[in-house]
Amino acid sequence: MVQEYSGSGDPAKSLELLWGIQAKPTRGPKPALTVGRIVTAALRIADAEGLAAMSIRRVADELGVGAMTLYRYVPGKGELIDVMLDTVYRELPLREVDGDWRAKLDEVARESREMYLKHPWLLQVAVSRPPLGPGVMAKYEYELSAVEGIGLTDVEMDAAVALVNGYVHGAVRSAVEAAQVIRSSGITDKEWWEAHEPLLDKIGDTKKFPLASRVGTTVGQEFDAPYDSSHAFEFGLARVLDGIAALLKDR
Amino acid sequence: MVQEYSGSGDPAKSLELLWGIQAKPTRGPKPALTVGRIVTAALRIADAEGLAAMSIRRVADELGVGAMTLYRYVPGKGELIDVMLDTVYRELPLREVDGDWRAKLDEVARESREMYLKHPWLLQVAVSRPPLGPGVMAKYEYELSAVEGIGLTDVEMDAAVALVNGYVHGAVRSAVEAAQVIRSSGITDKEWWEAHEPLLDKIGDTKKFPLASRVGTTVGQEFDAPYDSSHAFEFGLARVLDGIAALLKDR
DNA sequence: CCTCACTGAGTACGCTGTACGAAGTAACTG
DNA sequence: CAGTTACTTCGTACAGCGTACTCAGTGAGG
Repeated sequence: MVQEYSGSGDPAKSLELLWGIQAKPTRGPKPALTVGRIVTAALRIADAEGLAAMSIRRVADELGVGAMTLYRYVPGKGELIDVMLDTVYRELPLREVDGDWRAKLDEVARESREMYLKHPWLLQVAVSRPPLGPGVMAKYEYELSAVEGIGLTDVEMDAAVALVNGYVHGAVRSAVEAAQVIRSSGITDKEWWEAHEPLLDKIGDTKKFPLASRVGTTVGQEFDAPYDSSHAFEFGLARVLDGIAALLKDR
Repeated sequence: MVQEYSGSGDPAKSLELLWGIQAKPTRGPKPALTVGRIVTAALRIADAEGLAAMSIRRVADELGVGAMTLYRYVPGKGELIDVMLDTVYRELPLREVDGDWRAKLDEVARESREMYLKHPWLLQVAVSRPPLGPGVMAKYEYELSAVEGIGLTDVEMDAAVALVNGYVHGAVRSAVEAAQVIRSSGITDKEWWEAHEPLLDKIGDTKKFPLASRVGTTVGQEFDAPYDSSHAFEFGLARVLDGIAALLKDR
């Protein structure tokens, strides 16, 4: 399936939605729903069953209303995802950390990681032009504050933050998807490699691709061992932060 | 939309498909198609119109056959994407670079970037358990060869390669998506920010989120300027490689 | 009380992946 | 040679999707 695009609708409508600026109607019957209730239901489904299960009809069922009713509150599915995303962002702790930029960026990465683990469907949402809701803005502000005043230009600050975010996104995605594949197929990585070793051998795997088969086997075994998956995360994060540190040292 | 998952079908069937191991039938009419022709057509559609446009019916139309005909050659859409992916990987130059690990990893990143720019739909394919076709294996082997023998453990080698790949994936995705949004909406980042400045001001943007609005504005202007988009890529890549360099230095 | 903005939701359209089964083709067997 | 049988193509169908359109019912303002 293709990625779900956030912000595919009218940006102005999205912003109104995100900031809760809606001219309240005076006439007519009281609305039975609120955007908040819809978002809560949608989040519950997405958290539990993934983004694919979160269809408009499904959310409507959950709320005991007709499918088309949701369109009275939300312009479309894209905008609903926008609000879901901003809502999740708004619930981040954004803890203030005493220490240097490195300690702060570390916390930024850690909070993002927790968020993705809690809401794995976020990994499937493409945030090209992020919905500038209060949650997204607050998160961005928090991230930038970690690298403010350490000698980077504005563009570099954005790039550094993007670098960390990109790393976390990629790292968590690998881990989550590996876990999901194991859960859905009931086959661990090791078992999978072992099952296909005969075929791969016949192809000439170990001869043509000596490094790939050596490293692949090692990594596969490592991953299946009762293994603290945050090890790999820490390793990569340290490298990313080292890279930023090296840049600062040059100045 | 949700991400398209590769390799959702029977792994054994996928492998047979990827390596072209198919027991040829003797009886019955000659097949009108080949897997190769199907993949070529699918790639043409995906490259030109994105992964969302690449439906089974669309590919079948392109080939002038009924939709269900494709299922005689390919178990399902997931496996088709597997083969598409491996095919693209197989076309990578994988240039041998004279120089140290850094020069080699640089080339690895550059080739990946070119690949993503040429086949943007790859950014939407989730490669959790990569289809171990010849292309994927060759690429992995090539990547590992860049960091072989420089003092990393097998697991670290894999992590280093994953780090670079993850960075490239994230960086190119941001750039491509930004460009796609501009093309589809006809609005540049700058125009978008300017259009919503009044609303954001009313909300108290600049007061509540001083860093975000300052940096956001700067970055927006920078991006719209006739700007070599590889600048940002180079910056981030340099940071990633610096990080790996720092690890090697500690040893 | 009437008006009319507003809400809820049934129906329908075009799209998706793919299971099933019927019909046609060509090579092997008797 | 005919008969069998493996194999191909593909029309039909099903369950699901997002959402446009339409219309009946509601309830506050004039």
